[in-house]
Amino acid sequence: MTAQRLAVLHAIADSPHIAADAITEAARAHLGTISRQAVYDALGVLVDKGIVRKIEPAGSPARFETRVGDNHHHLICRSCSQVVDVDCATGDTPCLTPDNDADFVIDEAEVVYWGLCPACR
Amino acid sequence: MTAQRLAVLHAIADSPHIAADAITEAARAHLGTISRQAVYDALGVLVDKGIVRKIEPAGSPARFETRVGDNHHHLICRSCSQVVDVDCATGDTPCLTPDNDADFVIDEAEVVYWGLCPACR
DNA sequence: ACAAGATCTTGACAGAGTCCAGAATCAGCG
DNA sequence: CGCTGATTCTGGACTCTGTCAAGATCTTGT
Repeated sequence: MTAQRLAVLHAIADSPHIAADAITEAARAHLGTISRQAVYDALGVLVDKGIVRKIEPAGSPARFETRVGDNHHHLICRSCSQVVDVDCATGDTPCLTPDNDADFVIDEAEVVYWGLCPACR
Repeated sequence: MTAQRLAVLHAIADSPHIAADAITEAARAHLGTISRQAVYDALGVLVDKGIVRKIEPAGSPARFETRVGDNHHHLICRSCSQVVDVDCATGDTPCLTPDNDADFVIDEAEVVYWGLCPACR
């Protein structure tokens, strides 16, 4: 656990669904300076350890959040890319068993709701 | 409907879930030459008209398919990025109504199953 | 045939992320 | 305390997708 990693983790905890770019800025506010590589490296470690979750919505940079392990989903605004957490509507692991799994070993079902947020319509 | 657009459409129809890159190659095989921009333009028009669907899996370039309007979902291999169609398991529009919609106007629920394909495990 | 408008080509550009080599830091050990 | 090896950080170059812009070319109605 290095200072850089902690700064990255705090940046994410402070503002969920933050993008890598903004994480770098926030971390710099804490540390004074940090390289982009260190941020990506820290993110890689944190994601790897399951401490943060990475989401990659189509058409916008990757975002990170500390809320993990509770199988929630996301609601994304098509206009401003704002992301909102949504609890799973149908129990713990919704739709995790498709009709035909094509012999895949499935480990996650990701649900994304697309729409317009109150501010954008 | 120009020759370029038809070539792009055929490329997609021939191999579903094809990436833009591969579409360009396939179209060149038909036409001899086509610019990258023309491919992107044709894709934009086709997607706009609802003739093809664009999917953008995290960590791989956008892919396109001609199967539209039947609300099916995708199964993606984490290792080789292979994409397989999956029919919707729970009726026509599964989970399209999350518990808490945060006042968004939702127009689409996208479901992606992540796992490993038979060849990759 | 011709003007108007759409479409295609070429080339430069931008955003996000990754790779790499070297410097700095840290933990363990003699 | 000083050495050694292993991580980690830095800075910069680079790749990959995709987009923008300007000019050339084709289509189409009249």
